[in-house]
Amino acid sequence: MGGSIMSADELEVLRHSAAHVMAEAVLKLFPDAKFGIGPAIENGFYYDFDLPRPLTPEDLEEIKSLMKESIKARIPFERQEISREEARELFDDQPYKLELIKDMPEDETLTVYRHADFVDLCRGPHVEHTSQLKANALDLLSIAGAYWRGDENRPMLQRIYGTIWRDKTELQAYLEHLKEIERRDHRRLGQELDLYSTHEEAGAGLVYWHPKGGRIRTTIEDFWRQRHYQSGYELLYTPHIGREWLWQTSGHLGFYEEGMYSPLDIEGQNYYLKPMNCPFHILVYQTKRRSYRELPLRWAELGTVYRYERSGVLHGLLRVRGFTQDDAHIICTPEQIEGEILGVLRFSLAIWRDFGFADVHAYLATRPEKAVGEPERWDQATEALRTALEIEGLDYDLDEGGGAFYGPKIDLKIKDALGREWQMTTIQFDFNEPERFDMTYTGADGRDHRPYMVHRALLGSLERFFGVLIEHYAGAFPLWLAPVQARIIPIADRHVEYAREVAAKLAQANLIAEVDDSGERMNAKIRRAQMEKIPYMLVLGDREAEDGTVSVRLRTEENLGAMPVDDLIARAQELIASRNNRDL
RNA sequence: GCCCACGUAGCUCAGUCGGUAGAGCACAUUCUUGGUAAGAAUGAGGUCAUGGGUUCAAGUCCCAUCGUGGGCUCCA
Repeated sequence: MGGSIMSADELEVLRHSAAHVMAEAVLKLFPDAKFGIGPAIENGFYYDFDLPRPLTPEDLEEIKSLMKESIKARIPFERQEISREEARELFDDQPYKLELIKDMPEDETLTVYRHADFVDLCRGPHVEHTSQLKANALDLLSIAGAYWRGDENRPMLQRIYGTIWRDKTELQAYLEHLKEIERRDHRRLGQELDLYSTHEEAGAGLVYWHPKGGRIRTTIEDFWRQRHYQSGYELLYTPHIGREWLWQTSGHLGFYEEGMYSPLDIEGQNYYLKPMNCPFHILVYQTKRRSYRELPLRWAELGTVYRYERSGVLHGLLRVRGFTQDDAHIICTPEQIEGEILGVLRFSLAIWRDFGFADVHAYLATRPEKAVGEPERWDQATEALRTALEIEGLDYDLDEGGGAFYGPKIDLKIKDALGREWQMTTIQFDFNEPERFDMTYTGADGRDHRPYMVHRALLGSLERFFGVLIEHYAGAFPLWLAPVQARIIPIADRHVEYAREVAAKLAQANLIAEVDDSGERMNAKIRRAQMEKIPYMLVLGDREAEDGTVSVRLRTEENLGAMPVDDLIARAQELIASRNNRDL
């Protein structure tokens, strides 16, 4: 956000101070308020309060004006070092603060910051006085519930989110950014563009893809399959349910049961809906004796899985209960590991580029305290991951001890058009399941060996990916992904016949085109196509019918004028073949 | 799951103090046949999320359930 007279740290100080000023205002309104914590966060700040009654939006307005008064009054912030004794006395009636004091290391010097009637246990630093905050660069955004210390067994506090910037212009830019996020919201666009729906009567978190969403998904899947076959993968199809034995053997009933739905009783046997595809792929592996000569095996599947998610976390396409993973399992020898990981990483990056996401950040998560598998295998696997990242020259953050108990992993986060990061790809070793299923292959030495197994989901889930894709392109999909590529607009009824000829020609060329033969005027037809974000609007009147041309309007509002139908087809086919994500 | 808010026509939303439900868009019909973002008229469309309660009377007040939104936690 913008240039700076103030460094990022200073902005953080500003925000942290704003949190204190907000607490001061809340204290005025609720003298009995108990205070949690109030940090600066990305783009703003919050403070958690324990209050005698729920806050309302009107309270927010009131708090904001109290804050503005405080800012105007130029009240100094005073820092003071105090002993633990003094602190305990000072925060006598503040149970949350007392808890924080108790948890501080003995040798830590405690500091408090005081301004007006509000004192807070706080490391600081703060601005010198409240007038260093700009009243017109401040806004309070929302009220939310938040557990004390994020623990659902502790009391729920009321959190107020606010934002403050260096000046009014920056605030306005940020608020505009928030509006842009709202405009691009995939739930809104999903409905407006008729892409998908969910149905409360039929169950939350379950997605229905409409014809246009279906078109896009088909394009994504076709491309995905083609790329996988080209890159040495084979595709599997496996069932949606499996007997209890399978999930006990895999260990999912032990470590993942809370994510699984209750079993179905089939002739007295328990069957579970699959939350993951891996055990099924392993069964395919186990159908015969495997030799090192046939490794590596790369098996992919668009596998639809069902996972229990708590009702409160469901969110459009981004967080659902049933979704299709673009899953794959790579089974290989220790010698092949490094090459395979590099291959997966390159493959993933290439596909992200094809979808128009060039900005990718990696996270390498290593062995946690509690883990299964031999340490040498962990080391080799982690090194393979690290080496691949380094060869590719990819920026990565190290998440020491952040791996799953069954293996280290690389996660890829992609950045969208608004600069937001989304975790999509995961490349994950599994030392658990090969062991549990006793997977083996015969090596060159004639002995049995345990293969390495790597799970990877590239796009993650098709639903989630679709949601991100919608927001990234704001619903204006690149030509190759657009569910309708051309809307043919006859000016008067007498042009409908020619319009149909053009449509047939485009269909022959594998372009998705529709004729708008409604009784509307041309302007209305254009408007409708424009709102549907259709790439090409082909306007046909007497002149075009006469010359065998189409008059091409792009959704960017650029008017290309009349051109022969074949020219348009050539242009479109070229853009589609190259998966051009920018031009039309 | 928890806290708060919300749920009225296909969509976006009005609906005052409890007194027989409204607009715009979309849809249908008719007229209009128009050259790059809305031609006009007419019409149809609602068990006010669901269930219960209070009341002479409930879209409106109360309770429960389901769902949605903003968060907390977790994750694809």
